[in-house]
Amino acid sequence: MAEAIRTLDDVARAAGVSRATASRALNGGRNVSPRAMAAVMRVVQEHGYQPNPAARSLVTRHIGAIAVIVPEADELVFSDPFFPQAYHGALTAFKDSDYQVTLVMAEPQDSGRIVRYLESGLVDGAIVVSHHGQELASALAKASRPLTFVGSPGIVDAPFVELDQVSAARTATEYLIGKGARRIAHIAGPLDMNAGAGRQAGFEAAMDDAGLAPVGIEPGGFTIRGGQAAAERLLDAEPDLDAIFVASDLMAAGAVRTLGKRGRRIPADVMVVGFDNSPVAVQTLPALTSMTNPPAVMAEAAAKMLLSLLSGDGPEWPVIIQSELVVRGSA
Amino acid sequence: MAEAIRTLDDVARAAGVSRATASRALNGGRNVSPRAMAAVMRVVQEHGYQPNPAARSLVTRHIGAIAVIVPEADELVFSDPFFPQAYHGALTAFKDSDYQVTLVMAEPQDSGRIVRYLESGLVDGAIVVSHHGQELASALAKASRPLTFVGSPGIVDAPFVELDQVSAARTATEYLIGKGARRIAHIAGPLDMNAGAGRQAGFEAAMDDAGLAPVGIEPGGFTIRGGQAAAERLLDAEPDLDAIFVASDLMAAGAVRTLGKRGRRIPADVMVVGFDNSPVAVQTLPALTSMTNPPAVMAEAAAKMLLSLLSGDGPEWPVIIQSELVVRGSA
DNA sequence: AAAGCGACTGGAAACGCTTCCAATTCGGAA
DNA sequence: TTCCGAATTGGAAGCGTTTCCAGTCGCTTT
Repeated sequence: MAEAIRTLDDVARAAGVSRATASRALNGGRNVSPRAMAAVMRVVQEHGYQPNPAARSLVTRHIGAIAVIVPEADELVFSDPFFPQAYHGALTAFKDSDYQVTLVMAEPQDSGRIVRYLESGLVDGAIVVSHHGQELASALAKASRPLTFVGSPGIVDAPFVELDQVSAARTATEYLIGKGARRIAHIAGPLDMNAGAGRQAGFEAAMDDAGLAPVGIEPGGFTIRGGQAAAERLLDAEPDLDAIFVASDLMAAGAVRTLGKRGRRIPADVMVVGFDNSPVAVQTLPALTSMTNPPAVMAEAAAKMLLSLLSGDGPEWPVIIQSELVVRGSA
Repeated sequence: MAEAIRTLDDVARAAGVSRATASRALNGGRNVSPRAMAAVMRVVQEHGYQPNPAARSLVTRHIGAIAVIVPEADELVFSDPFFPQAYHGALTAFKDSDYQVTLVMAEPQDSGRIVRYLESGLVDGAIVVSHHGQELASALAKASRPLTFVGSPGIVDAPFVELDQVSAARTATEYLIGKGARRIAHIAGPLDMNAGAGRQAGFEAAMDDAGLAPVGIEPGGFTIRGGQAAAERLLDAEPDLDAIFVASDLMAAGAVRTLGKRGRRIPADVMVVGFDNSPVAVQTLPALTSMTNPPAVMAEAAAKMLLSLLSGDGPEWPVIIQSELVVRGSA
């Protein structure tokens, strides 16, 4: 414990080599003799030396950190299970890559803060997880950092991974038809969101293929309340409907509530299929049959794209993830 | 748009001053003539110049970012409303300080990862929000970065903010006594946690002061199940109890369930006061009277301490936050 | 009118690291 | 034995900022 070892120079001196050699020893050790390597490593271990990241990144132009950016109000981020799972997925992709992963949230309208963060040089790149498609995407894309998106960024030309919404909706609808439903309605999400439009399109396509006409399509705004109200409108217009394909579990939970209130038994009178396979799906009575929307899987894919972007490759994109049907009590 | 402006040198040249002057103009502008200042600013605006943070932090030893560290599994972080609120509190404290705030999670046992992050130089300091007192604190304290804690770090000598657990429990207990309760029991949290021990101590003190003896004290492990079981044991031992002070809303929810099952009316037969004033408090029937445990307030206080630590001051600590009683239906 | 003072300015020295390049060493081929 | 190339090595040149320090210049003070 003679003198403190703080800089690479100190390490080099203590190990009896030049700073250049010490640096090489620390970074992969190409062209370093075993002898020198050992000496450097010993000193490093012994004194717990850590290279100064600022100095390092000044020359390498690379900082060793990426961010998961969630352009949503932080309250929402924590209440919607989609985001944590996405974060977790990204984490696993970067687990053994010695990149640090941090989570950054900001109101979607405050894209300035996010762009500033990207430009600040505190991260090498980011994966953006949002339900708000292109509003932000175009702003973010201006930042000169590699970005990948979970969920299509709309018209912006950037790598993304997306669920195959259309074919998922198709699967759900065909399942209902297969179970004997004929008077089928749909509760839709906002059509300016890919998840909303795609699911409705898939529903309509499947119905069309089966030679059936939807008995109703009502928007539900992706909320419980909206689902509840939509179901009421549907029942008013078509008391005899025998199935509803709902574009999210949250809305489905609302619909279930309405159906119960109106005296319909599920699934005997009306079958319900939700979407997202989220925790609420098991809290309703009966539990919801639902399509998966695996955030962890998608985020992991996006993270891998980012990783290859960072290492200079051009990854193939978009990556399309297939959704699966999970059967529970409601259909 | 002749040549690209990337470095301070470029800016200086374009503005017709020296690099030193340009730097001064960018940083507060002390000892810079209005003329030079204007010239530099014009160039900066025009070309959207951004100083290289690595170079800057290499000399200033200051990176302009702090982290909120939550040493918990990420699933828990997102499911427990305490953390998001704490994060939000920290965010507001740093809102106009041009520090970037990021969130870092890690399993508590993986303190290595956290320490590495702190040492990595990617942040200037951190605020640690945890329910696990000193287990980690001692590991983290080794990192040579300013830290502040939300919740006492135990024996570790570091600035922290903590709820006044004892007097909060006292308030709750005195409220029950004031409402006429005499045969009062307590469902306690783990005694190795400050929140557990402090609340029990406050309960006992208040009872003692009123000349009453607790009719029972049972541990509930801060879980719904634990609270349920504890209430059963209490009722078995003392069927006539007329009030329970429970050390958390989660446990209180369990106790409410047991009381209902055993035919007790709340608050007519048995009054219940919970703790944390968390969302579950309004989901029980009746809703829980509870003591506040405001994570946002605490985190904001911790953030302010960190801020003054970073600017070289020695903040006063510990900061003790007072809890308040929120009256609802259960007592 | 000379001296002194304060506001500005630019040169140059860090900050701690990576990496190019020339020099050295060593073993084996000729 | 001599020569050549591969493996190591250290010197030195940056990377883009900030900041110390010694000047310069225009005024006020005596």
